[in-house]
Amino acid sequence: MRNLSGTLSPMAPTTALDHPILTAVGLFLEAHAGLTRTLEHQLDDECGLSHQWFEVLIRLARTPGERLRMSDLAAQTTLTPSGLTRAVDRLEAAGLVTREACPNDRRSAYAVLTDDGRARILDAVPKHLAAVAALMNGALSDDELVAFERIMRKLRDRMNPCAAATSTPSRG
Amino acid sequence: MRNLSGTLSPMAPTTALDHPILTAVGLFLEAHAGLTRTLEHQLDDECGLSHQWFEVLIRLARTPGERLRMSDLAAQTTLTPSGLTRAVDRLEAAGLVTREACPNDRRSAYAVLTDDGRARILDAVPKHLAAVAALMNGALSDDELVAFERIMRKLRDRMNPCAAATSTPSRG
DNA sequence: ACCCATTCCTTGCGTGCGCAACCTTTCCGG
DNA sequence: CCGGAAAGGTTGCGCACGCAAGGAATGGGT
Repeated sequence: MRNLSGTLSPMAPTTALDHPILTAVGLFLEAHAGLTRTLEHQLDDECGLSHQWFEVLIRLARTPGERLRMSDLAAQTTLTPSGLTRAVDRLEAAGLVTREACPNDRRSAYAVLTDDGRARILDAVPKHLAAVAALMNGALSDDELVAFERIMRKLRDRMNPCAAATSTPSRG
Repeated sequence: MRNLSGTLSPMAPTTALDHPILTAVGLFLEAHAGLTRTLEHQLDDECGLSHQWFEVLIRLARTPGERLRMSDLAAQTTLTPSGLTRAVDRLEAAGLVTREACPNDRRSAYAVLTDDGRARILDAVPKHLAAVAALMNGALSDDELVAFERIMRKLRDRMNPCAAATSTPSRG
């Protein structure tokens, strides 16, 4: 339990401006910014997809019927409902997804992958994967890579509990 | 070296849609989104600061003369030069920072913390720290916390090498 | 049968960002 | 001393997001 109170003493009276936990969070944010910046450019250059599009498409592609309710998609993509509406608008205009009515609940709408959308994401994934691999390769040891996923999963579950239930269907 | 090529075999021909590395990256992104969402709200509610403002102010406060060149600030805050210009515009309008000319190089401009700015960030840090601690507390073990910082530092250095030189002055 | 709370999605509005283009200043080679 | 390249910073433009409000549909209580 001296996790945050002992090791990181939250009430250093002098100045906590360089408190370890702030450093850790700062590093996290910088790593994220660098990663997304790089991946965004890679995806745009090689596949003509924004990272947001990629996230939506791959989640649809992973789902059995290649369809997902708007709100479920929103929960998984770290987008608000309104943001997702706009994103799906653009994806629909680009012909990569379609909206379909939900038979049981006429409030809901499905976002469904089109043939073009499937082709697009299946083409993009290997390229993206290679780019991520190139970016990460050598940065972490095997052990660290394992720890990374475990820690990220724990943090995700803590930070965004809604997504935990549906986001990683193929993994415990 | 079987980091990414062995363990994560980048060319599984079936479908790599749920490739471990994509899962890891996805978790990373979700964790980040949840964290920033929470912290953004906390900072806004309790301190009336956006996270971006907080980042700028704390970095200025950490610096010896409480001043930093615009471009250095941009490199540290994961903002582009243009984004930083706008941010400093708003901070200046709010009276929290001032622009000051650089005596040596008339192209450069310093962003300098004002008294109000210093008071604001010194008030915000403990609250923010407490919120982060509450959010993280119990999510990770001591070992994981240590690993987290080490991994994040490595990733940051890999993803955003420019920031590594100046971002954490008080730490190796 | 009715009504009210809730859920799901969509729009109006404002905000903040990145990119590319621009101007100024500095640097460096000739 | 001069001229082009590079660095530092600022703007025009467009885009994407979140919030709050709105409209349609569902469910539960009476």
